Amino acid sequence: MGQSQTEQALSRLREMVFSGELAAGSNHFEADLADRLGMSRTPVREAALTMKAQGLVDVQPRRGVRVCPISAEDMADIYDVLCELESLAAARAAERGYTANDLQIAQNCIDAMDAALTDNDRTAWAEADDRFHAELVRLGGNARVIEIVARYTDQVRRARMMTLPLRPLPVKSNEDHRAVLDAIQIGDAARARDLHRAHRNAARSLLTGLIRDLGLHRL
Amino acid sequence: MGQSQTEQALSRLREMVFSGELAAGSNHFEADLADRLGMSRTPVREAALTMKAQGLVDVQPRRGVRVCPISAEDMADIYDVLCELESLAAARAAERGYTANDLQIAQNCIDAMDAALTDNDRTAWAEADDRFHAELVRLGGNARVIEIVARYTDQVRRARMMTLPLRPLPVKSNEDHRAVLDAIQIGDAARARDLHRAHRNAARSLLTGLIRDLGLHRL
DNA sequence: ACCCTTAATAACGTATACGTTAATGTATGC
DNA sequence: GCATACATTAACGTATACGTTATTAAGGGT
Repeated sequence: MGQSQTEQALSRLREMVFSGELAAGSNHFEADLADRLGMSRTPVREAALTMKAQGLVDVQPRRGVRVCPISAEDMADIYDVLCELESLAAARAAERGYTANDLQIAQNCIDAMDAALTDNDRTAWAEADDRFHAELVRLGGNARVIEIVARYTDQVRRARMMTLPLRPLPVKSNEDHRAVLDAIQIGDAARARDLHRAHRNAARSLLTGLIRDLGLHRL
Repeated sequence: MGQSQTEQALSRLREMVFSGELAAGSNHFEADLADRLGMSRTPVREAALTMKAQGLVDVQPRRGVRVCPISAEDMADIYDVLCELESLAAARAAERGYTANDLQIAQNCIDAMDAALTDNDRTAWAEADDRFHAELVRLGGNARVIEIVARYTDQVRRARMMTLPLRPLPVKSNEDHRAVLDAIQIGDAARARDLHRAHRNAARSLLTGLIRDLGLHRL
């Protein structure tokens, strides 16, 4: 048997939020969403409640489900969190003494990013970048860090996709990734942490600056 | 007008989890909980779903709502997160140039901890300690950090209360707090960060060691 | 014309009903 | 005696019904 209606509602609503089909800041009644998804209000309500706990939507009486917009300040706050926790993960990964084989998935992500760069395919690059960061965090071995990074990555996913074509080609980013992975491989935790922190700080400045400069106040 | 049934269910169930009235690892059917709370299954279900998203319980078909136990590894993971994010908050707070007046609440918490120590009142100490950490994080000014620290503090709340009488009197802890607050007041972000990180690392070692040594594998 | 009162509406919060399904116990065949 | 098939049960998942309440619109008074 497949998944429950609630699970379906959750994954479909998440997709609708990420893709922008439900625009940032827009409101949607439970009954409407239930109709669109072909189910009753109950599973929609439960999914909305979960998404509220994940910080993706607000739920207000008689205003429906509201897709949380991301401001430049939100972006800065979230990248601060990602910066700290991912660089912690990098340090922990370095301490774990992984073999080259253990790091193969991360290596593949980097290769995919390189390939995407030469193809000038930003979407493929962003996808591989996402996978690299998730894998790095997984290698850190802290279940809570994995959770948090996944949640806050989701919160900025839509905003990041929208700014993707506005950013310079992320050539430096790929070098950063390689350096971090090297530090992990040779077991230099402090170096892995510092390199990754610098990498994320750069991303933070770039994105918040972009949002601010272009007046994209509510993504 | 009071709060909704769902909100009541949420706060009462949270209280039952924190106090241990619902023991770690125990299972509870929705219908039973609904009876105990004097309401129907619907609001209980919604509250349980929210608590699941907060990592306080698991919800499994035909096994009911299960209170998540905390292992030594969980404790270590969570303190790693708290360590990073609270010390980030300390650094950010230092950068903000707060006046002595702005830091009054934190100062009051430290004083309360001192008083609790001379009274040998561990419960009062723990409560003031909680408030100090929450205030520190608030001073950091990052809404996401505030959220995360609150959530993971909740996850270890019950376990921390249970180990409270087993710990040595936290004299050093009060000195640490003072030093961190001093660093914030003089605007030394790096020092505030490092001091707080050391403080949290000590707490981490103490608690995980305690759990491991006493064989308290599932708190 | 504007404001205040009031009625209509619609979305929600919650109770309830009911079909589904997994777990348990029982009976039957080997 | 053991395993397997079947019946029973109980908890859940989901639809639905309904009372509550905020919002909107209308109407009347100033």
